[in-house]
Amino acid sequence: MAAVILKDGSRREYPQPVTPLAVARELSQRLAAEAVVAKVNGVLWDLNREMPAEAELELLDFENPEARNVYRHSTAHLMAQAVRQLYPGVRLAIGPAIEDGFYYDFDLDKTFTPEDLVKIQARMAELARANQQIERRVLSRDKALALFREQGEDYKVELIEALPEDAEISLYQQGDFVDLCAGPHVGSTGRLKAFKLTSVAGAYWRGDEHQPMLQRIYGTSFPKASQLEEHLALLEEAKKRDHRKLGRELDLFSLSEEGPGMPIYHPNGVVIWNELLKLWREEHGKDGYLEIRTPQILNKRLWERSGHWDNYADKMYFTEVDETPFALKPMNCPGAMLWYLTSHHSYRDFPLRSAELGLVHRHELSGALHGLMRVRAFTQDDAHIFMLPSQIEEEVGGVIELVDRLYKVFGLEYKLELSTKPEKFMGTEEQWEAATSALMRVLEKRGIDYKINPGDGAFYGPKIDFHILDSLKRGWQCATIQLDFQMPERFDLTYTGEDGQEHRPVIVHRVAYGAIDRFLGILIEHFAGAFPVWLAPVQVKILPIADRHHEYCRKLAAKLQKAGIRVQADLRNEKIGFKIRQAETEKVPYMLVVGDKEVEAGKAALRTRVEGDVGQVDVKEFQERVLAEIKTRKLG
RNA sequence: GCCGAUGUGGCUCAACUGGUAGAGCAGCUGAUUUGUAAUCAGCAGGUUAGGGGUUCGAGUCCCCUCGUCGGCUCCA
Repeated sequence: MAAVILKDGSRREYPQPVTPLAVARELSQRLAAEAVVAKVNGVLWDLNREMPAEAELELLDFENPEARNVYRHSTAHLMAQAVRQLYPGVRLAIGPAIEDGFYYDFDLDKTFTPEDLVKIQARMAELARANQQIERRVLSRDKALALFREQGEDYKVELIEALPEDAEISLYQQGDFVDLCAGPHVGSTGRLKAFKLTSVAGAYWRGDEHQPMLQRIYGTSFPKASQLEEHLALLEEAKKRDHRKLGRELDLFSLSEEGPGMPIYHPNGVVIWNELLKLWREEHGKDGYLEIRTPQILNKRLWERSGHWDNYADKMYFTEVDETPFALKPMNCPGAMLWYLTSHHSYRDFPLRSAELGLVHRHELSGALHGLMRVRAFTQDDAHIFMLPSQIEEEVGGVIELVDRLYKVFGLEYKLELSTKPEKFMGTEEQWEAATSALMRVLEKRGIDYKINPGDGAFYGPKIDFHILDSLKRGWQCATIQLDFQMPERFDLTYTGEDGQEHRPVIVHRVAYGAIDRFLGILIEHFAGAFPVWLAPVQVKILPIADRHHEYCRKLAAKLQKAGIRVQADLRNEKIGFKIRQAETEKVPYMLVVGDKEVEAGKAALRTRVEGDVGQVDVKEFQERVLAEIKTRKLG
């Protein structure tokens, strides 16, 4: 006897064990056709694998994220099967599903070319058409090891050896292809309909740069061709939002060969930059931050003292002045420590919030550079908060609120991560333990969702990071809050307590935007270059129809400019359609068209970026409207 | 840094298997005085990223350097 309980609570009984697929077929053909994988007693389960005697069954289709991963993972197997057939001698590593697709890592002497991808994809289509059954088998550890040793699959052997003693070792087979895999998978290769191999790239075995470099082929798959096409079209759209492309088109910034990773900001970019800082200073003023500025280069001995010399030297730039070694600052903290040391401090001063817009230089790996997102010279909106240990939770909470307040202005969504002790660290295990649990408490008390990112902390302390996605859904760290018990020791920072004794303060390092540069890159992609009025480099463009309207337009522009609006009059000898087209491509929020009718009426014809031509408006009213939008930092 | 791809005027691209660099846009000049996403004409602009090599001859082939793009985290 076998019993199956469906999601609606109904119970079905069978004389002997059944597969989820068999049950699905009884329920409806459509369900059977669309189900990708099952969930049996809460565990993902192959559709063609017999269920235990008492099974709570749920059938998942492609819309379900877990099922989608199974579908992509099965496509990765199909690709590996094709590669194995086409390139004998290839060794397989791993092939998981990822966001929006899958990959598989291969070790092969020959390097894959784009033509190879076409060939592989064609073979995959053949194998899918053959509709081979995908079957699960469980093997003993020894047998599994023997099997993969015999096949020369060194990576699989290594994977099995790394599995815990009691782990069940399962294999999946389709035709002549066997792979070590926890599963589950779709029932047969014919279920895989629309797939595309998108790129090939190098990847280290186990993500470790000391391990061999493998070739990773990326792809994606869907049950319907239309879904695949839609996805590819979406990617094309996303590329149009790329901040590197828009940065050039909107004349915001550039990068030169002479300064890799060191952006040059053009006047339009600096307008936005300054608006960001204006908002930043307003919000930090509300929270009582004191702004400081510290030097660009400082004596080597300072960096030895801070620990950067031992922990960060490979990313630093050096110079020598009067035979004395100096370093270009990669972080602002040591400078802030010097400021703290210039006077005595009392517990009454705490929390002492010092902020600094500091330009730092870090020699990032050349292959890691990416537009404004990863650069070698960037401005951090840094702050160092000196405080009593008892003030940690409240201060960290305050920073979280400040960041949230700032990001809301832009309508940005973010995710939080808690990064723990890295391999290279200063201090003791106990200090790290205390600091990490303090950060956890703050997050949990506020009921904030977060993910733990093991080993990604700074060398001086654990941190909470805010991640924002770019147009291609790549995550970038923006704000970060880092607890630090090390700098106070290193710099022998003290304050006088209530008891009249000297004590050690605690420091929180934090950035809100993160790097202004990266944040600007994020914003360009977030708004697709169509900035809200308060950020737009040019807020209003005045477009005369003919020369005889120039005088009126000049006066109008002067008036708006005097009111504090960034306005430009396009007095070139061009037709109105041409001027409008250009203003549209520049994504200017408002255009004022002026011809005979407007001059006579003393008005202007308004055209907006979102609504198009809206007809004549009263200039005074328009001015008030724009000023209000600027003041409230209206979105959209 | 590593793997792969790539690099032609400010931008987007062209130049058959090696045969002495072309176009559009932008720029400049002139004509046109224009009503909601490109008026017409002319002019100017590149030692093809840099260096070396092969060749009678290199943007095209080879080597080195530099830049750029994608990836190198998401653990069968």
